[in-house]
Amino acid sequence: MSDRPVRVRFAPSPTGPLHIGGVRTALYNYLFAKKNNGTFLLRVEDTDQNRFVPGAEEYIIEALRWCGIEIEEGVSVGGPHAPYRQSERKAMYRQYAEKLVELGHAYYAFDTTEELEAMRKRLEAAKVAAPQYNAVTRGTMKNSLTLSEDEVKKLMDSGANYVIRMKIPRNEEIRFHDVIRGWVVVHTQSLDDKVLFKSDGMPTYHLANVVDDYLMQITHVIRGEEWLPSAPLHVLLYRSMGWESVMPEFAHLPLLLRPDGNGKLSKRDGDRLGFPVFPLDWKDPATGEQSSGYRERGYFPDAVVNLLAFLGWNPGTTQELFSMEELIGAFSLDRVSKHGAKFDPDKAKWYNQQYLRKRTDTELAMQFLPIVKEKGVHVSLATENYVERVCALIKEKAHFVNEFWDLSSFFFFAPEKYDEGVIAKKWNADAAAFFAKVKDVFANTTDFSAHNVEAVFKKTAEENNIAPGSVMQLFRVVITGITVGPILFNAIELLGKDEVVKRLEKALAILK
RNA sequence: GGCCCGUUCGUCUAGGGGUCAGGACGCCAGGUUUUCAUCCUGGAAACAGGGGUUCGAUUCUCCUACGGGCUACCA
Repeated sequence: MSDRPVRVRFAPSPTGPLHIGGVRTALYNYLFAKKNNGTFLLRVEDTDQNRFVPGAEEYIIEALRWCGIEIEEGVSVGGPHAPYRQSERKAMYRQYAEKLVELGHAYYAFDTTEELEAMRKRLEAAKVAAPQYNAVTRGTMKNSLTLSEDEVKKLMDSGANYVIRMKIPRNEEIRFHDVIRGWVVVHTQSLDDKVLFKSDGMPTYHLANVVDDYLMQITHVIRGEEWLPSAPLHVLLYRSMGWESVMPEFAHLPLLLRPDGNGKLSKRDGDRLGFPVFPLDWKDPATGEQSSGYRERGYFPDAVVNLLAFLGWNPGTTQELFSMEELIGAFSLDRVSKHGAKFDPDKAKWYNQQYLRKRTDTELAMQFLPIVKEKGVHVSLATENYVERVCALIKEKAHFVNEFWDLSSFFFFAPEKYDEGVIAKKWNADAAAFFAKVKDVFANTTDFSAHNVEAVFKKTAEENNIAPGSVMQLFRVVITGITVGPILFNAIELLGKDEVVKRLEKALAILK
């Protein structure tokens, strides 16, 4: 494996929106590449034309871009091994499949779907543990091992459908090293003669993946654990092709599991449990089905990257917040865990909260401003600064920017109604008299800083024999209409004298 | 069913032959904020079970159980 420059690929198939587990696979590939001064490439594995979904490829590229995973070579950017879309590489795969046939490692098979089905039924009836097309059954099937050369030629000339199957050796132990799992041993008796080349002229994943990894000089195959069972086949392919000396290292990543119950994280879990399973929103072009994404739910991309990185990997320290740069510096495959990780929606929220706090008030205001405008607030240059100050006051209370409006609408509109519970309990003639005085005092206060307003308010209360604490909640409701919010005097300072006096007048008029 | 991979607090995980088995999320309690959130302090909470190896296993090994993946002319 040695000193070849590190090259890794993310190789999704465009069959729908990229799953968040796929994003993590891409991320680990990217981190590994960057950590080792290598190259990260994107290859699109669209060898199954039946499953092609329009828009899926664009979705994948946009999702990676949003996460800050830079495609350095491959689909959308090009490179020395173009094309990177397997459908566009179609013509080159057949020769490799045929080479394997010539070498005696593969063969033509003419069995129809019905014949294959009949074979499986027969084996099941005979109580065979694993009915499959393999060393023991291929002798009973219609293929170039059982048919004469003439018959094969005749069939092919007549345009009969055929596939090329791998001729798995009968009795061999396949050993390969996995960076994450150590040595994995599989006996060829449990492998079947996988189709390498389909009757539609396209390679299967197995062939295309090995050929392309070889041609693109991939040094490390980092992919999900679901590929572990077929890794021995891939090893066999490298051997049969004579490419074993440049066979990539394998690293099979643990899967992302659903938060409740069992099984791998799937599309439905998200909407059922209220968290996204996809990076971006997606609408299925065929069914119209909607799936929500992290981006539209209000997650920051750096938060998503951080939380994804920690699902299956950890730095071995207590540091939990990592920028992409820091992840690159700290990442290594031998700190990737072996077991699946259940996705934890609560922790995901926590991560976003941490990143929300890291944002400057200006950055937050930039995101909040469109929402403020949408709510009908007139925005001038002056209020951009105002929005920024609002963000400063409320950001400690939120996990997401999209919670800002509910926390701050009173900064933009005077309350139309007042918390009924508090009013019913605390509003009376004495209270009205007191707040009338407060209004007058405020009207004559020039220093409207939070500190001074607080002092003035307390002094007024004391002069009227009122414990300031006993009217604070009522005061908050009178000014904001609600019972929760930032430190009240900070809010009052920002609201400004004129607005506060106006609100007192309004409350006095309405609550009378 | 068969094959492969796995198993430390509810969750993500650190650790590794002798540790008070550590951290984080969440949860609970107290304090601060005259509310809420934040913040601070504290707390409950784990080595799946059984054999071996060993002076000593959570750590090494085997078996069982459980979980997961794969088992298509899908990737």
